Amino acid sequence: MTKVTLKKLAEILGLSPATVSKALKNYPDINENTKKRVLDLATSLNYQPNSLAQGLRNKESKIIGLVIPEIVHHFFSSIISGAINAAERRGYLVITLQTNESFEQEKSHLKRLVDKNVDGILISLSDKTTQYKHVKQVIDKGIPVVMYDKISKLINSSKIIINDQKAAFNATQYLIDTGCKRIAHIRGDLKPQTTIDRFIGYKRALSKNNIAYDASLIYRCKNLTFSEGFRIAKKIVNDHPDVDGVFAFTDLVATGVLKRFNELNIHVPNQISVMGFSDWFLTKITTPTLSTVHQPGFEMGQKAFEILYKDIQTLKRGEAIIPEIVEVPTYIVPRNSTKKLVTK
Amino acid sequence: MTKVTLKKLAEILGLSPATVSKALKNYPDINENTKKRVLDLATSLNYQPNSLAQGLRNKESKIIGLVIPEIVHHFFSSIISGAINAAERRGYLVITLQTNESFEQEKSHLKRLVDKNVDGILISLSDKTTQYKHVKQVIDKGIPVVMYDKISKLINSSKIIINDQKAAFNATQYLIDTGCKRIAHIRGDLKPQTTIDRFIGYKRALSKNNIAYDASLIYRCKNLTFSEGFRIAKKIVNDHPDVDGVFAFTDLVATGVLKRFNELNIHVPNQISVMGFSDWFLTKITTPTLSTVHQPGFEMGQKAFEILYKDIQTLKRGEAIIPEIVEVPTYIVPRNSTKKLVTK
DNA sequence: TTTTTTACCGAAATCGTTTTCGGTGATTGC
DNA sequence: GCAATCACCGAAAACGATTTCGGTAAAAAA
Repeated sequence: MTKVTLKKLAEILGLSPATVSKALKNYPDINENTKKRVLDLATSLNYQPNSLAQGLRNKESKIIGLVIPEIVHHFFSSIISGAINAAERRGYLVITLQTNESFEQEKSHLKRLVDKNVDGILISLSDKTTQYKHVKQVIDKGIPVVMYDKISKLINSSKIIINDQKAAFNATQYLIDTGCKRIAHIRGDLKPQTTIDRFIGYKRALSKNNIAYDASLIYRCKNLTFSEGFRIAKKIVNDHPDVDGVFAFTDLVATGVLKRFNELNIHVPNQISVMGFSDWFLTKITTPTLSTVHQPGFEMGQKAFEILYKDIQTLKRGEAIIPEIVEVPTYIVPRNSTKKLVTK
Repeated sequence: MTKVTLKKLAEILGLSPATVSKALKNYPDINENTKKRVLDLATSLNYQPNSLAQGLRNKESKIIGLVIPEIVHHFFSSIISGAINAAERRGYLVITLQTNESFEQEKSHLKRLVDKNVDGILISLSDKTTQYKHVKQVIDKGIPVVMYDKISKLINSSKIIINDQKAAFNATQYLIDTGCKRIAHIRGDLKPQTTIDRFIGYKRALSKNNIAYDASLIYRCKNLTFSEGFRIAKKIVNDHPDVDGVFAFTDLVATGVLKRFNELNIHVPNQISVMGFSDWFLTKITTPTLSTVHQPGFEMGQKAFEILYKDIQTLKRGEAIIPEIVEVPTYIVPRNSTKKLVTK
């Protein structure tokens, strides 16, 4: 079974490759009759154009790259799923690469994708990324880049984000609305921006409600793990017996808090309410289930691709890309780690 | 910034593209001096060969396809991670596609990957797949296929699997060893083979320990969800007040069982032990933590790629592939949903 | 009848890389 | 001094699809 090519079709039909190509592409200068002959043979022989040859000729691969910090992660795997889903509808395929939060890997991945002639790249920056030359170089080469989730304002590209500040504000406000008066916040260490924004959102909610900000209620996670939450929960109740609410910047940490409170026989939410962030799958199965902020990974992945696709088309028309910043809405998912909201 | 090609390098150096190409590939019939000149210019101009052209010429894309039933899933995302990791070391890139357990999608994905000239394909069959022509066609086209996890014996290809029977046997044996005498089993509905094998392993363990098999202790999951486990747990204790152990064929269902037992104030493991399967992340954070069988997704993904790579090389040498079936070892992860094992 | 238009089709160049098969000039052997 | 060897390099074909630019015949217009 030798591969069936344009040339072979042409030979069989007694036509030239040029004619066959044009027939398949429905060019107007080809006789309807021959078009039909070509199409019939093509389908019957199950002809599929060689994408490598097409790519070489047309200078497009119909492949995009997706750079992700960590694949085995509820939020990020949702992003992958969304991006692949959207790409499929446009006839694009997705090459996924993982940085493991390493700057070096991020750089080399970008290079490999460019070398592979991808038509565009979706990227979420690693936590360690502090300079952006590597991303800018890609853009300068004429390959559109769309950043999602962890972005940088210093790069002039389209972006898909959530409003971390607003989401954290709402989460904190929700705790307040359900009766919390003394709310601790567990935040990430320094970077990335999301961590900072969530912290700011927390503070803004306090101030809006005339609750004094107390720096000793802020706890920093060294790493983003269950056991960090577990560790900090103990510290919180030791330091501040009067705390009645905890807002953790990510679900995994909140889960650790929950676990520790369980063991300390602290009732959640009656004694202390707990609010997470992201709406990972695991929030549905903790005891009690975890109230959290829904971060729509799938939709973000889809939207990210759609914007990238638009940018690719723009560039193909020879026009300049006008970067678009899309904010995907989040919402509170009330579960059993917070008290019921009483509507006044 | 126009793309730097071989031809351009040649022009600058006053050489032919042929010579430049050979110089870069370190052919012996090129003067050491010119090799150096070429290499220097190539690096200084940051020359990168066009992979599309290379692919066209060499008939290889250095891309493999990865077909996965469900991306947002701890086990499968681990597979992705492992496969990408192994591929990277060999200079391969991975295009991931998701079937959502749909046979139609599985077929069309395979077609798209073949059209994209991938050098090989990693696939886990969807639950609904009952015929295998689409996979065989790919193999017949000379594209190596390696199946992982959900495989079919009817396809003659390399395979990466765990021994579900043995693993389930061990899990059940562990329950018995920790004192369980009346063990219920929650299994999947009919297909896939893994479900059947785990059921067989369960039965074999009973028989080995002279425990009579009781068909009324077998519960079937219609779908693979937390709430199915939740639902069935109630049924189990209603039907059989004497049950002291539950072996669920997958963690998610076991988690639902755990939750229900919690609500019914049934102490786990003192009254009833619970054993899951797969070692998802969530098993570490349930209350109590869930004992389970570790199913090494990352290693399976890595191994799957390695075998595929080997098969690709074999085919490239013009030799016939001798399918290899690799069994990746599993092991019990004892946590707090089972009693301690007392070593005699 | 001659010219112009129309309707179809194909030759050839191109995308960028690879590899075969010679070819040229210099060096060695006899 | 002439043939054989060697060291280097390049022309050209190929991979498969696409597109420009003509070209040829038949039909229409003059």
